[in-house]
Amino acid sequence: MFKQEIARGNSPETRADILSGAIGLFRRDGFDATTMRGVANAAGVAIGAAYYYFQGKEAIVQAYYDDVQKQHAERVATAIAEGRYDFEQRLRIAFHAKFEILSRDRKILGALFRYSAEPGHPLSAFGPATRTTREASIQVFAAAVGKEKLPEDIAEVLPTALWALHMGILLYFIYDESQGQERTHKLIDGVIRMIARVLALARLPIMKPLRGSLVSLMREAGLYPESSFRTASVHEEL
Amino acid sequence: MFKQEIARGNSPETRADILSGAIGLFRRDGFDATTMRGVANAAGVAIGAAYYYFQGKEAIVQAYYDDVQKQHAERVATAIAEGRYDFEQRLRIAFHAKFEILSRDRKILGALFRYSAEPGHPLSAFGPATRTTREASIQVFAAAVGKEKLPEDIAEVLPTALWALHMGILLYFIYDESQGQERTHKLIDGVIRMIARVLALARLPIMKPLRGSLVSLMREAGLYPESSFRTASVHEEL
DNA sequence: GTCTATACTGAGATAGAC
DNA sequence: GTCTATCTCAGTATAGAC
Repeated sequence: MFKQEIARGNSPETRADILSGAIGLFRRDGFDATTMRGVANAAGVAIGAAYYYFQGKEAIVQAYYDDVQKQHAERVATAIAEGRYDFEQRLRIAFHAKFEILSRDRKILGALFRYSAEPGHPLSAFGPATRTTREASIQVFAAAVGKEKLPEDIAEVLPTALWALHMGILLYFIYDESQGQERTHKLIDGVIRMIARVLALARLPIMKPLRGSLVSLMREAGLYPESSFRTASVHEEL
Repeated sequence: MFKQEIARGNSPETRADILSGAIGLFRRDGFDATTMRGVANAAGVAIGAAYYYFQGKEAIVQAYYDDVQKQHAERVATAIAEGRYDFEQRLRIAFHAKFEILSRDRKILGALFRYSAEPGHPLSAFGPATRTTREASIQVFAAAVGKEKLPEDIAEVLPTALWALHMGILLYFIYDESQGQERTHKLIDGVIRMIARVLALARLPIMKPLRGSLVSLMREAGLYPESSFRTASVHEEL
């Protein structure tokens, strides 16, 4: 249904030129207004070269997002390595860091969601083709959770749940026109406060059955672990 | 940024021909593979006529979805009018009905989400341009909740929360390749069971502060009432 | 294998004639 | 209200330079 050949290209400089040129144009003109011809032009190469390195415009955004993920992982790993933050602080760091990295690029992100609801598309954010990226992102949240003492069933689903939450907040962030997206950052603080309180509640033995239902519900739905929709769907090509 | 004139068109038959022809093609070939030329052809009119009635391909999907909403509202209203269902049953009816209506059209829905993350786009599912449709949908869930005795703060946010939940399940549904999407329907039953149990818990007086935090969090974030992102963003043109 | 130059195709969208 | 002609542009194909 969708073409899926891997784009070739092995000159890191050219690739980087095309990528950074494209990001610049995306930032300035937005995703839709940017053309592959413009991208090639900005990078000082021919159109053919741009397509030689990237399957298309969306693939460039994907490459940009992969880089964002990498930065995110590094920032969170560094902070955690310091070892002086408690659970709630680590979650806050993980969330705020992601949105700080993305702060200049809200307008670009729309393109990333564009194929989210098309399972077979190579760029669908929830699809099999982006599974590696997605799992890496879930791992960042797992790292933030760390070895925090939690009921085992909760500990198992929490990273995936946090990742899903962060996707939701990403959507909020895109729509958030407040100065410096302070509303998003306030929302994050509030939500994490709530999570901590709910988790404290969930620890109580009376809550065991409810917790059990939640976890088995997620399991039956194939919503976790990371391999999100692997069991839920037929798209296992990758 | 995006064109936004309302498409004219005053011959209901022609409009209906184009719409139903397009749905047929969408179902058979998928959204992307369907061309406006094909749509016009199937309806026995020229391309220009198709564009006279609809701003573009996505606008046709939107019209289809408006129709889905209408069917949904009717089905839920009818069921509720019977007056013989309890709270949980009414919620189940509201959710299952929506996905039954959409059962043949999972492949079409991807297109509906395509601009969800682009606030200014006339078809963004969370944007100002689709607010009327969205509020109508929230009203359906409000009707299902009905006059159920609930803490007032919860009652206030519940319809919006249910609508948001249903959007998430819609995404799950699109990826759900199980026979007749039984996994989605099972997920709905499980989730509603959980909601009922959590609401029962929430009624307890000890839970008042937690409830209060949740509601004020949603309020500060501008996440409710229906006018979802109205206060959160600057996009108030509509 | 990396890249340029150029031309072609298909399809979304629009203008203007009728 | 509808049609025909046309425009634009993403994406592809190809041939060849290095």
